[in-house]
Amino acid sequence: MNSLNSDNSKIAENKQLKKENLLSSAYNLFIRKGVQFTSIDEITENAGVAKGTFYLYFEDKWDIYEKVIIERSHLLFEEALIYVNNKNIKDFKDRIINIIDYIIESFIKNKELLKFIGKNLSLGIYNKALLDEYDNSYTDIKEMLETEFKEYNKKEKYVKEKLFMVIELTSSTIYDSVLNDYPISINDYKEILFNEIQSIIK
Amino acid sequence: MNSLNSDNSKIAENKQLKKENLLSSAYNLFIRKGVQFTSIDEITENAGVAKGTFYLYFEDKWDIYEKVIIERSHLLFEEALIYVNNKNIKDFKDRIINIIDYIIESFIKNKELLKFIGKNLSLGIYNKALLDEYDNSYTDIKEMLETEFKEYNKKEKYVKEKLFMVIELTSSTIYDSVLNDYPISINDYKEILFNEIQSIIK
Amino acid sequence: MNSLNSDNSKIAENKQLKKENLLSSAYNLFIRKGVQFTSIDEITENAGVAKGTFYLYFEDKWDIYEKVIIERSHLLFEEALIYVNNKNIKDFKDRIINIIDYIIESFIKNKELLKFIGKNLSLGIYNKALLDEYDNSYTDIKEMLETEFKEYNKKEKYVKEKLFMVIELTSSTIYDSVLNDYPISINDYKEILFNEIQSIIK
Amino acid sequence: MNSLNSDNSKIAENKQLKKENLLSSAYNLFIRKGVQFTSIDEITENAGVAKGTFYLYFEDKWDIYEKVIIERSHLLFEEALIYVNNKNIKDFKDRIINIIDYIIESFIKNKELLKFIGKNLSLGIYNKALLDEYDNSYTDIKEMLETEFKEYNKKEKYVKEKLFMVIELTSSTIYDSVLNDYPISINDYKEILFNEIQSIIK
DNA sequence: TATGAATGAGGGTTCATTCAT
DNA sequence: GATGAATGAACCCTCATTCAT
Repeated sequence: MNSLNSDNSKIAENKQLKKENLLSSAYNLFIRKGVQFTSIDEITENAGVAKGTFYLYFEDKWDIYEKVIIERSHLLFEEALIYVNNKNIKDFKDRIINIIDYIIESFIKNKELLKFIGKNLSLGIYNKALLDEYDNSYTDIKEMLETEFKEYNKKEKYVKEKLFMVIELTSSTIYDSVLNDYPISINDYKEILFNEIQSIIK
Repeated sequence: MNSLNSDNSKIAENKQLKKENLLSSAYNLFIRKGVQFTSIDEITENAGVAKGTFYLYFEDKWDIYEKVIIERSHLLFEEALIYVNNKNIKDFKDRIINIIDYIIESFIKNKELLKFIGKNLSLGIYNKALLDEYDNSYTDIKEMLETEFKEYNKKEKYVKEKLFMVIELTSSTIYDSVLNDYPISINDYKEILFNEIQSIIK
Repeated sequence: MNSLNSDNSKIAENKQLKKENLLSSAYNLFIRKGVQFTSIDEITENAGVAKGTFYLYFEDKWDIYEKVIIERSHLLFEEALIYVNNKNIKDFKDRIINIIDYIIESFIKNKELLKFIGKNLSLGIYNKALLDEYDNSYTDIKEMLETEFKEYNKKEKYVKEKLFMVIELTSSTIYDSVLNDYPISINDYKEILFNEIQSIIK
Repeated sequence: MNSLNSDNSKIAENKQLKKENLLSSAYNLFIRKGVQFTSIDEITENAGVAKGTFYLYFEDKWDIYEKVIIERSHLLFEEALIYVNNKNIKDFKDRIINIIDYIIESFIKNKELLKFIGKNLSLGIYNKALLDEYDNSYTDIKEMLETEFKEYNKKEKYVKEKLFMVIELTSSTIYDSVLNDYPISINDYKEILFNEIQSIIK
């Protein structure tokens, strides 16, 4: 019985590994060549599994695409959170600004990542992940930020909505600024953006 | 000489017609089936021209896709401008709010259009260059709005940038609200958004 | 273990069969219609495999074209060798003359083959490398003839080169003679050619 | 009447010019990209004429291909002849060797030309040109060489044939030697080749 | 004669998906 | 579960040729 259990867990582990290989293989190809020009063939070859194996873990390319987006956006927020915690920043307004700043700096360092996540860096996608029977470890960050916001500004009626606006405003406007210096360079733009964000969360 | 000219203009007219047929055929298919699932075959068949003719006017599917996006989002701004002019709205703040409102209402009526234009609404007034190769009748909406903005708030340093922010904030946030009622319904969201816009343009 | 091996070999056999089907299908079409006017569509249909299967075995039409040329010209030398061996011809000079004669007669009987192989006859024994990736049963005809040549004329410095000249002279000159009787009929030309060959190998 | 004549001759000149433009445009493209990958579109564009104009002067691509081959081979022989005449070489054997040498050196300097003319550098093609109602200025060289040969070796029965062999042997064997140093370098090969040629013409 | 816009058959190639092993 | 050979529909695109001007 015991050996059976350990066998089972070993198999489960192995499956998880295959899935993760596929996800990271897909991620690497997506940011290098774009989703459009990445084939499932390449994803499986890069992951070291057979072509047919892909279909044991994902529906099709758009399925894995969505999962990769969620995984990578989550990772970014997680890193940003660790960063502000390590810097021991307490004030919510400062925390938000620093989280955004961390994310912007990540994109500046990795422009391919920005191109890939593009205008999909949104808390909205977490919601979708939550609604699906998806790994619910992804909802923690969003709820944590909402709770912090509520404590910071107790009269604020539109906590969810304003947080959403902050993220959307950031991701949609930095896109052109970082990639094309348009309408102004990202460093100049930061000043305007951070002012707006403070104004939104009051 | 005269006959030559009229011959040439007749040919040029015919070419313009073919190009417009292709653009509107592509538009109809794109919003009905999505770009991904629209083939050039279908675009040409729908436009009533031969397959090869497509390549006389466009590089490939992504070329016409870009042109259609720009054309349609520009059209939206043009309609919105006519709307506020007809309503005889003079105050710049009110003009902007009403332009945005007109656009949002258009998207509510035509959700496929929103899905298609997506978060690229800004292309409509920021990429005029790409279109006027073949149609220089385009009024420069962007410059007109900037001028109005400057007159409205003479101390504003960041005219261009703030206008850009308004448009990006709008297109990125209404997307989820209109299509998924997330984070709140579009009607509730309008109140928040319009407040933000007023705050941005002061 | 055994069943696994037999499975594998069965699959390998099947693959080899598919490849051979494609090669012989291509050969038949090439000599009937010319390379230019043979489509991959036809090759696969004729071979009884799906269109996509072609690309599992060959790069493109020029890849299979090369392989077919080499295969067929090699085959010709192989047959010629069997012929002179069966006739029990020992003298090297006579062996060469008879090999060439056998090949010329084959071309007279099958002019389409001559048109196809054209002036590339030497590929049959000079490009073995390209073929034996997948079929190492090929005897090295070239080395065998060189050895015979060396024994026949021990003082000869240019064994390789003269053999090459014999083959090239043959294939380049008989082409017009067989197909167009130019500059004279092939039967008359043989006399001159064989004299030259004897003179070359001394 | 006069003005009509001069008009006519001007038109005829113009036509000849167009034809020559097309021929040289085709030549340049053929040696740069290969016949296979040169389109009539490119030929006409390069020649500065309209697409349809091509069909006023040539049947199709293979027609112009043949004409270009003939033109360029002829040019090569012509240059070689001028070269031996300038060097005032009288002995036929030396003249032939020097003609061949000149041609080989031309190919070494312009390997693209060798690839293009390939194994088609033949007097045989002149014959075809002669048989067609083609410009008969192309037959002079061949007949001149035959006459010289006859005078040099009055007993020779196979004048035409041996001249043919010399050209064919040369063009087929230098091809690999110049382009691939195979089976030996062209400089080493020259020695063997020239010996063979002397032996052929006695 | 000369043009070049228009054609559309047909080419090569890709690739998601299946299924026997 | 895992494989990867095989499939074949569907794709984009080229290009020789035509013909109204």
